[in-house]
Amino acid sequence: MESFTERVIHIIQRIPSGKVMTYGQIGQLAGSPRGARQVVRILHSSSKKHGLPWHRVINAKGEIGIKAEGAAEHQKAMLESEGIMFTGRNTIDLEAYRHHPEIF
DNA sequence: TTCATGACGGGGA
DNA sequence: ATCCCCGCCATGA
Repeated sequence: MESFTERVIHIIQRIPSGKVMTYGQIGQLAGSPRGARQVVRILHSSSKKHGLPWHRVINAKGEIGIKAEGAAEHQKAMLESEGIMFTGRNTIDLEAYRHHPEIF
């Protein structure tokens, strides 16, 4: 049986290059409408084990929510290299780049 | 079993 | 716009 964690991991792995998803959106799709916090934990514990494209996961405001400056800039650089344009220091046009995994 | 963690979300000041 | 606070809830020790 797939755990919530495995579902989240699966969803993140299906985010295409040049697209992003928010923590809340992922949690919702994985079965927990209020599971944004869990997604955060999963990124911590699973990005190491599964090598997830964590850089394609941002907060609901379309910003890089990470606090570590170095990592945040790295994430920004990776997103830019995928064609995503930043409208601010760490902000993007969320509606333009949000990934909608309707197709399974 | 309980308890702490957590890179969030949303609403209010 | 920024800052703060509270709610959410799966996971691991």
